[in-house]
Formats: sequence, C-alpha cells, structure tokens
Amino acid sequence: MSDTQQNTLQQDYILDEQVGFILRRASQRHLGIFASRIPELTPTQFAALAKLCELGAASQNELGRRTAMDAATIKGVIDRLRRRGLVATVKDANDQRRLFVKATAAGEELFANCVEQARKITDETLAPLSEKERLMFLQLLSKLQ
Amino acid sequence: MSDTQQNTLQQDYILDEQVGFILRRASQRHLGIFASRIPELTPTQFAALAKLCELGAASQNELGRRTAMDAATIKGVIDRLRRRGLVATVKDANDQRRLFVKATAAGEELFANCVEQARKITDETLAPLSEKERLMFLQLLSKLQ
DNA sequence: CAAAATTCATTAGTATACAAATAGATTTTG
DNA sequence: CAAAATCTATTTGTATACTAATGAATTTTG
Repeated sequence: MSDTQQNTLQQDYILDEQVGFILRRASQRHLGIFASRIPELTPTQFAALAKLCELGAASQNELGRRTAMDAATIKGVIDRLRRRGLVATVKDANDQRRLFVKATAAGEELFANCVEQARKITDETLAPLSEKERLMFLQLLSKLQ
Repeated sequence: MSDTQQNTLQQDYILDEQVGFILRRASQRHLGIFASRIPELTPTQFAALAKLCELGAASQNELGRRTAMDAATIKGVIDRLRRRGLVATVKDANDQRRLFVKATAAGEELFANCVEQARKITDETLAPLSEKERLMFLQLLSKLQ
C-alpha cells in the first residue's frame, strides 16, 4: 500500500539515470570543450564550414541536410558565416530556387587553422575513456543516430 | 607534394565521424522521440518537473543545478511551467534572494501521467542496441558527463 | 562589526533548433 | 501540356542554452 502510494508520487523515475538526460549533459560538456578550444566558431558554424570544405560547395538546403540542420537553422548559420566573410552565396543559374554556397579563401584558411584544435576537441571529449572504450562507445553511439 | 596540398585543403577531417557531430545527431533523434511521445512538455520542462517531484521542492537556482540548466535557462523554463499552472513559486522567507519552487497538484498529476511514456522514450532511444550494448553504452556515456 | 566575497534572480544579447506557413521554381504525372 | 506535387529558401514564433552585467541579499573574513 505504502509502496503503491510512493509509486504514485515518485514512480521510481530517476532523472539522472535516463539516457536523454545523460546525453544532454555529455553534449553540454562537449560544447564547453569546443568553446574553449575554438572560440571563434560555434560547433554548428564549424560543422557547416567543414562540410563545405569537404564538399567543395553545395546549395544551402543540401548543406543543411549534410550537417543535420533544418532549412531555418542552416539559413541563420550561413547568414552569420557570410556576414563574417567566411562563405559566399550565389543564386544557382541552373535552378533559380537554389542558393549556392561556398567557402571563401578566408573561410578555408580559418577551417585549416582550426582542424588541429578540432582533433583535440574529439580527444578531450573522449579522454575519460580508454582506447578500447572509445571505439566501443563510438560504435554504439553511431547506432543511435 | 599533392598529398601535402590535399591535406592543406581537406586535412582528412571527416565531420560525420566526429564524436560531437554524432552526439548531436543522437540527441536530435532522442528529442524527436520525446516530442512524439510527450508533446505537452519539452524535455527540459519534463526534467524540471521530474526533479521537482523527486525533491519535493527547491529554490530556482538549486533546481537549475540539479537539472543541468544555468540560471537564465531555468528561469525561462519555470516561467513557462508557472504560466501553465504546473509549478508555483514563493519568496523564501528565510532567504530573501531565493525563489522557492514546487510542483502544483496539476504538475504532479501531469508528471505521473507522463512517466510511463518517459520510460518508453528511454526504451525507444536505446532500441537499436541489445540489452548488453545498452548497459555498456550507458556506462560509457555516463563517464563523458 | 564592517568590508569583501559570494549567492540569487533577473535582464539583454547571441546562437542553435524546430514547427508551420508562404511564395516562387522545378518536377512529376495524368 | 497543364495540374498536382515537390523542392527551395524565407519568415514568424517558441524554446532551449550560454555569456555578461546588474542589484539585492547573505555569508565570509580580516
């Protein structure tokens, strides 16, 4: 009876043990590491720039899809990168709907200068794990995408 | 020489393999699952309510600390929960700086009604993993908080 | 005890994130 | 080919998240 009552109020639901909560905390820690190592770009800005350097160029929405950002989000990210002269946009002549985006020389240079820190961000994020654990973790996390 | 040039431009940095990017994608997937199962609360609102039901009551900042939200964030979350009558706030008589927060009867009832779905959210998030993998994953993820 | 340091809550500003609606351009289809 | 469907980018609105600054209250310290 008292067990039933306790469950009605508390239900044995421990927030700190839920995967969503721990996922959020791990993300926060990672974002903190990122901000301390690459203060001039946010993780999403860096992702857009990195993917752009990887692809060469892409339409705005296509870039959003490749970096897991919806149309509204990628628009803001590209606007801010363009304002800083790190990317340039042109209307696609073949398809008037598309906005063609590419990294500028300054954007490519900034990306190149950040890559080393980006690798350290990955290392530092995974630092609490052994080499074996890192591989296992990345393998399991990848399944949850 | 061509190898050096390629590295200068591309640097072998594959965004999709970085832990931060995969972490963000896994979070996005989890948030989608959450929204589909508990549309009446955001994950942070649910976290605040759950922690409040777990603790009984707390000051606003204390609740923020317990749910990994900074002062500015928890303020917004509590404001929105209060507007909907799910929590109530009172000035702490013993410490005039503190704002005492507790769940209302409606808040406790909503939490109780959501707990079952919350468990399913955890299950669905981890569904791509076997039982063994889930334990391993949670153990490793917890180290990265 | 008084000054200094800390804590608490609030505010303003910036940056994701996503839903929903819109308008124009392109593709698909009947 | 014309209508329907889809795609692209934009806009609006809401909700985290964090930084930095502020003022009021409390605690610590010399």
